Amino acid sequence: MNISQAALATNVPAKTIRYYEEINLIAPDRGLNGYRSFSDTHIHQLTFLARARALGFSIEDCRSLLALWEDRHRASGDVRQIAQEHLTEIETKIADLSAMRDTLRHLVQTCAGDQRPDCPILNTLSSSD
Amino acid sequence: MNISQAALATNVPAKTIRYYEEINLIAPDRGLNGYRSFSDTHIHQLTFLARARALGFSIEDCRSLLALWEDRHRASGDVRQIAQEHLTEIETKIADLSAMRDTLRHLVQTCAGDQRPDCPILNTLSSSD
DNA sequence: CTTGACCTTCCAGTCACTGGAAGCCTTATG
DNA sequence: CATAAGGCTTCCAGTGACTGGAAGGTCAAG
Repeated sequence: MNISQAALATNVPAKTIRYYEEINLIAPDRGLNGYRSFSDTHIHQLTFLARARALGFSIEDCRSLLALWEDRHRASGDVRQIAQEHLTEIETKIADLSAMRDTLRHLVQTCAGDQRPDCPILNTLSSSD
Repeated sequence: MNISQAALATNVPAKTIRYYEEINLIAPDRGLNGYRSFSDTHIHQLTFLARARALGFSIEDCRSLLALWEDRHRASGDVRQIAQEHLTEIETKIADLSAMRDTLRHLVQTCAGDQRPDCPILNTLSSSD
């Protein structure tokens, strides 16, 4: 399987697959012509990576998860810890973004949004409160 | 006012202030010795930038907002549009992160997290559902 | 045999900083 | 007045996770 087939099969862009190889996340075989060759195992790995990335895991988290996935003797506690820490990060981000959203929503509602120059959004950004 | 005083007064790191100058976001004066010199206006601009950045506006948004702030004839509608678009982005991010959070929370709860190798988190990442 | 699609590598750019090195300037102390 | 510490300058490089593009090799069809 060539790289474009692999990209199609996994929804991971060819560019990204090459990047994953460059950072030693995956190691596809090579044909005599120098083309990358993807086996079912590689496709599984890419699918795994795509799912983990979609859940917001960092590349380094993905590297760990992939290693644990391939280690038949792993303890599920190791995986759980990575997931738990990531979950906490996500919850923090949501809290930060929610605070921003509340402030912005209030500002947008307060702002007339017309041709007049008076604007509560700018007032808030520049006031010394 | 030297750069470290400005940094202290605005909670914007000196490194970041230099970066803001480099990308033409602010234009502090220069003393005879080549040192940057910050007036009250520059301090206000930096404070404005810090607030806008804290609300998650991109640098380019900040550039626009700063220009609008300094334009006495601006229409508040221009500002409101930038804020509204940013608000929508934030809401999208929150929705994405919330979906991740729900999935992860479920996985973490399902995972025993002990010494056994069976792990629903990895199963989910690798299954073909 | 040529065309066009695919593959390769390498370089550069993204965003918003951040760290560090090399070297000039200022201030305090002996 | 010399020196040492600290602040200031510029420039270069790195972060994370790709993404775009150029230059050139390979392959299948007509």
